Amino acid sequence: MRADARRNRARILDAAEEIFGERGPGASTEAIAIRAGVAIGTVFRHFPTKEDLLAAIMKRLLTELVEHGETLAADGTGATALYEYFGYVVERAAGARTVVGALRAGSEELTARTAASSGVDQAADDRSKRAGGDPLGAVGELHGVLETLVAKAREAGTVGDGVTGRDVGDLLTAACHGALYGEWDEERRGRALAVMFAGLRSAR
Amino acid sequence: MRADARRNRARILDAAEEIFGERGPGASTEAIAIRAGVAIGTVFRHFPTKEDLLAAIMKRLLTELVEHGETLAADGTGATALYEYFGYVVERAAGARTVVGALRAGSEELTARTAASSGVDQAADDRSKRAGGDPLGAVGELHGVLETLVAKAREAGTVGDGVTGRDVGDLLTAACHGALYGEWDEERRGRALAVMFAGLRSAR
DNA sequence: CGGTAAAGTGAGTAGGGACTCAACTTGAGC
DNA sequence: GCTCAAGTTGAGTCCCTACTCACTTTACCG
Repeated sequence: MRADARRNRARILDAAEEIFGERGPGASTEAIAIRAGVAIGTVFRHFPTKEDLLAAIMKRLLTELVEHGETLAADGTGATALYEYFGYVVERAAGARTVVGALRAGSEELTARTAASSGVDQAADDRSKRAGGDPLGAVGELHGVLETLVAKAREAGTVGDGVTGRDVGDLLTAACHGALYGEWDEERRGRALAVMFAGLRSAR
Repeated sequence: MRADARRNRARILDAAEEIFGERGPGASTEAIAIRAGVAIGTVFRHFPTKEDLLAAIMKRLLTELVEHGETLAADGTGATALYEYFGYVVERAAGARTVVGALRAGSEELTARTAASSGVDQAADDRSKRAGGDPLGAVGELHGVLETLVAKAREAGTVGDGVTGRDVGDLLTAACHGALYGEWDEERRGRALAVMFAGLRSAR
């Protein structure tokens, strides 16, 4: 890959993350091209469809989250790593709505048009799959990280016996959405997480 | 108002709730007209813009939620009414994504186009306000109901002392979004709520 | 029963956005 | 430097969707 191509690809990804973060996944591809300082044709050369672009951003973000989680699992103390990680992901999601938005409203909104025109009511699963719902298994990896962190917390006795990795994943989904769409400031986010953490510690 | 007008208005609202529920707020107004069995002009006669339609649905749903909450606050036992209500709202939101969707992605997606074309990055608050973010104070009323229920739960000792109505509202927002976009089945919803409830009971 | 204003109709308008492509530019291997 | 494939460009195409309006139909009042 030529140097300018690699540079432009990165610029487009950065711009897309910003623009989608500001305006949601309905933002126009042209706006992204302008922010990236390239022509619209260049965006489409790198990402043939808008969904490909969304999927690429998601993959990058999820990869980063997974890596951070693996670091925490390896280095941190098992007693608190789970909670640190939970807080980190929610904070990250609150800032970059694409983490959550791409995965969710993204695929929905973007395919609503297609679904409507074809006259078919497509299942939500179908939609998120087509939109790169789990690009290269990144979501699966994230769940793996959560399982590891839960196991460590259980050893340390800082999480209730009945709590599974999936439970934590579900709460995490909820918290990310809440932070994003409830427009929580730092204080509210802290209070909401405190309640969830209390629940995770005391759940039977 | 003429009888046929009243009937059509109700049909359009029902159809809109269904269609938006299935396809998200990006669904076309025409699809709603077809489902309602009226011409597209009729939809626009009753609701001059798409956002008016979204706001009308939201208002109807929120009003129903508030009424149910008031009934529970008056009739139920203070010890459990808060938790019953919380579960009820989440269940309702999981079924009718408009409760959540209209309030949130709705206004965002729909105005993304406008914002993009005007070149202005509008604040999210602005957006939700224009889209009828709080039609006739219904959201405020819902918070009032939560405050009442929390007060009763505190009397009964079934909620931690430090928990405020706003905290519960924030958790509720998170849970509704989680149920909707995490695609929780009944079991997962139950488990997630159980953890949140444990947290609410034990929060200092 | 008219009469009439309210309501309904749906083809048409305007505008935006995803995506294309033929002409042009440039990085890098020789 | 020269070459040329890889990369960029942006005006243009096509389609979709919110919204309009001149005309038709209908509820309801006396």
